[in-house]
Amino acid sequence: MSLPAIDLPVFHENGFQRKKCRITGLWFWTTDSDRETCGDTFEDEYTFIGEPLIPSFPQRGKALKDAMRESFLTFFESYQHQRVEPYPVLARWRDDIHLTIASIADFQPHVTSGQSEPPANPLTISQPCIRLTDVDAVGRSGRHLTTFEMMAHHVFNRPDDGQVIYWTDQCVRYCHELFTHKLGIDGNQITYVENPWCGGGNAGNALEVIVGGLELATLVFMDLEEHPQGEIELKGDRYSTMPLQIIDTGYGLERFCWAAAGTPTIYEAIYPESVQWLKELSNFPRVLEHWPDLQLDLILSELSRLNGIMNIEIGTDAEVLQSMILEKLAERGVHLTSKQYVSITEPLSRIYAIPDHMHAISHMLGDGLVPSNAKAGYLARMLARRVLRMRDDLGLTVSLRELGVHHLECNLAGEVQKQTHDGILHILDLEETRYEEMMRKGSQVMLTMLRELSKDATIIPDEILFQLNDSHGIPPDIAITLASKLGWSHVQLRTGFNAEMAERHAKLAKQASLQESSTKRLDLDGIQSTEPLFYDDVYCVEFNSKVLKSIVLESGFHSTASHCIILESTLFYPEGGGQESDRGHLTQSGSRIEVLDVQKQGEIILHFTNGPVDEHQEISGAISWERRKQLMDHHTSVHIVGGAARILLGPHIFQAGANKSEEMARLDITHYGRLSREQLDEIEDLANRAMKEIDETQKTILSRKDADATHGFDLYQGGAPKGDVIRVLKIGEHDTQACGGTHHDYPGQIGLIRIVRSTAVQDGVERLHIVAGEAARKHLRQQEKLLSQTSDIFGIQSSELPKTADRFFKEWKEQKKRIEQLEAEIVRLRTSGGGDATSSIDGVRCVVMETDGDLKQMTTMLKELTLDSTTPTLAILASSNGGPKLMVALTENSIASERYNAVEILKVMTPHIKGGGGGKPTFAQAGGADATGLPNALKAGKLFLGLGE
RNA sequence: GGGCGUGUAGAUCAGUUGGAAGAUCGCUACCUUGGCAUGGUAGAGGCCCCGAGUUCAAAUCUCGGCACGUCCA
Repeated sequence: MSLPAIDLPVFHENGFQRKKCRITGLWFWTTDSDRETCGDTFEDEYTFIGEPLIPSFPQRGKALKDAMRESFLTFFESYQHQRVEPYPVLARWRDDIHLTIASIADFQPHVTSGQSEPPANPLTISQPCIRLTDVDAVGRSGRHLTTFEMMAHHVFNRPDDGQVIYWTDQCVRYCHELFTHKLGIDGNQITYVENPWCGGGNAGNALEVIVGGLELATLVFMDLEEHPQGEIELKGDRYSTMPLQIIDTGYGLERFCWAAAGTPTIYEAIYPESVQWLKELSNFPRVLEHWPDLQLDLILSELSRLNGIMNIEIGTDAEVLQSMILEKLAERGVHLTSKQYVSITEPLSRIYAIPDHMHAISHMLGDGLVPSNAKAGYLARMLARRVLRMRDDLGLTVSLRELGVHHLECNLAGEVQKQTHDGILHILDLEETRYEEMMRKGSQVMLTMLRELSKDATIIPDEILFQLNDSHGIPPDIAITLASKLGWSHVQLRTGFNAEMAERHAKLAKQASLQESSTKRLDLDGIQSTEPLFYDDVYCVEFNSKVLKSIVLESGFHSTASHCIILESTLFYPEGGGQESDRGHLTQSGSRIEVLDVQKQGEIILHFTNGPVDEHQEISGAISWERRKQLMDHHTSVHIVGGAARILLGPHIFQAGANKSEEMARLDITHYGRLSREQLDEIEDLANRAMKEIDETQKTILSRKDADATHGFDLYQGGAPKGDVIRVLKIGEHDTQACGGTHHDYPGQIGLIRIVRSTAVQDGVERLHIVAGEAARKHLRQQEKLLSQTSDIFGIQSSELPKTADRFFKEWKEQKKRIEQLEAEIVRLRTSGGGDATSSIDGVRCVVMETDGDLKQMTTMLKELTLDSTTPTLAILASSNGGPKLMVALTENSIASERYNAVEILKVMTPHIKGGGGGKPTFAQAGGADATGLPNALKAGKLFLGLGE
């Protein structure tokens, strides 16, 4: 079964009729009896360019957006919708996406699953969103953006409970009234296209609202969820109805603005000052001076119209696309040469994309994001690098900071949420420095990689281009430009290379996603949730409960435990939130078993033990207080240190992960630079002050709705919690976050917090190693021991260590050098006077000697013997220092090296020491197992050379 | 989260099949000059990131760690 038609009274009352689109085959509603297409086809061109569809919005840019947004929100407020402030663009409350991609994303998954209450119902919102999927089309298509605001009205109905606020008909009524009455759009221009929507496990009927060839809104009536036996089939998946009925609408603010402005592209409607500024900076008007007859606005308008009706496949070859577009433009009476087309669209596409990208960057950094080489931080870096590249392509001399200053002033005046202006600009500076460094290193790497390539080459091998892109951050087109500058003037990018590279990346990503994690789970059907007792009183160590289940584990299921016990209630804290589990023991009728590990599966707490207990019987348990106290010391310290770091370093400090064990705690924080010991000391000082000054921690339990409303999304430092119950831990004004761990009621009980050191986890994330309480004292003792052991070796006070170690290291280096010189001197002395070791064959000095030096010393000696080209020398050295060794060297480029081959001579000798070796014709070395054979080896060598005994 | 890459002189980087540690700039001294720019000659400067392993032999190969870079989801 598929979805039924959307046949609503509102359509009939307003004179709409249902038709089937001649092109797409979709059903649509229209008041125009002559209309045959749904409005969103290749025949439906934009009608609003030059002829605004929405009257009475004379503003442009931010003012236009503000006015349009306000008129949307007030319209719905007048119909009892509550206005909800926009959520951050970083979706901190979700662990499946990094960025807020739609207004409904604010309410997923907890509200849309029915678990949590929405902040208001019905509600209206204008949510800034970022989508990077079409990032390549931004600036080129005339309409694509990475950052946009999705205006919406949302309703969450529970029909089973009789709670229905409104559904399809009323939804369309609001939409239609907004369009026709509030905004003054001609009703004849509007089509409502029936096109079911599905995504993320949900689905529903939907209407696309098309005006003037542009999709202005989508109305989704989400009441289906994926179900294998579902009765409704949509795009290959089966769905059944769910208890919740959700109205999910999306009205594109920027598109409304475009329709109101009627500009050739959307960018001129929403970023007019920036476009103008960048045009001036890049001297764009001069481009047009070459062709005074060209009408730029007409060209751009036609291009936008074309792009609006053309569905361009990703990966379409640029040249093919260009000739296609030129042909179509000609059909429309706009005649352009290929050169004119490129001269206009290449710079303009960048001028248009830069403000869009800056908008996304400003929003992301404004929300406290730190650029990085992984996760969401990478997305910000990627955008920043795109901007810098486009800036360079345009030949602009402004810095990223200046672009940022302009954007914040012009397009975001006073609307940055969390990060300070200075913070954003500082991060932009750092990103630009990094970009420059990358480009500089990239050119060096290219020079090395291309060394083998002939200067007449026309293509750079694929492997080199792949590696330049993936490992060094040099995209193929930049690689080509750089290569041309470096002397390979004929190289060009092979057609279709970019598409191939994308395919290759997609393949790798697919392979990676196939590697599934196999976490072992127990079958716990029918067992009730365990009641946690550890929250009520964190200082309680003993409890009584009843055994629900005692399971014998298969061997290998757990590394140390043999059994798994499930209780009605427990004091044992299971591993979670980065905190390790409690340990202790369970006692039943006099016999005692040890609890070795505690885990959570769903809402059931599993005690892993070294023995069984009787099911359905009473049991008493006790946790190890020493361990619990230490874990609480560490966990509470992590919060305090995190808060201190945020106060000292800035609002971008966010917890990226944490771990608390008995020995130590780790806290990963987002920050854009490495931390010095001085900074760590400051954080440590503040943390210790806070620990002492704050009397009591406040622990509250809130519903998600209330927690979000009271504390905002910085609450979710430890990741997105599941469920509707949020435990909030507040430590004075120092730190507030959602956390399910066990914490001290009185921070002062920790005693001492030490930040041992910091390491880098990835770019943009710094790991703080923390010890607290007893562990801090243990750590201190250990450090003292290390110091005293080391200073004992030197026989000095530990305070003298750095000085002494430095002296020893320096002296060691000096002595090493001296020994080398002395050894060379010895060799000179032993060889200069002739003697037994030296003889001569036809003008070649032959030195055969046994020494007691090691490998390094022997090479030094050989150097001394053979480097002087005026005395052609053949030298054979033997040594038994560190195993038998033989070396043969010849003076290079002399009669010695012409006559003899060091490797051949060596081969005669090595069998005597039971070894092997090799080298170059002028320098060979060998080692072996039998040192007693050395004299014989030397004899064999002499014999080979014809030297008598 | 996954993939790839880099760590060698004060700086920027080479180092081929595992077999003698290199270049350029900078530094020091001397020569050239009235002085400077410049030019010439010589010299100093290396725990080849750290730790294991393989090997007769490791800057080079393998594994682990540390530091850094980069692409993708």
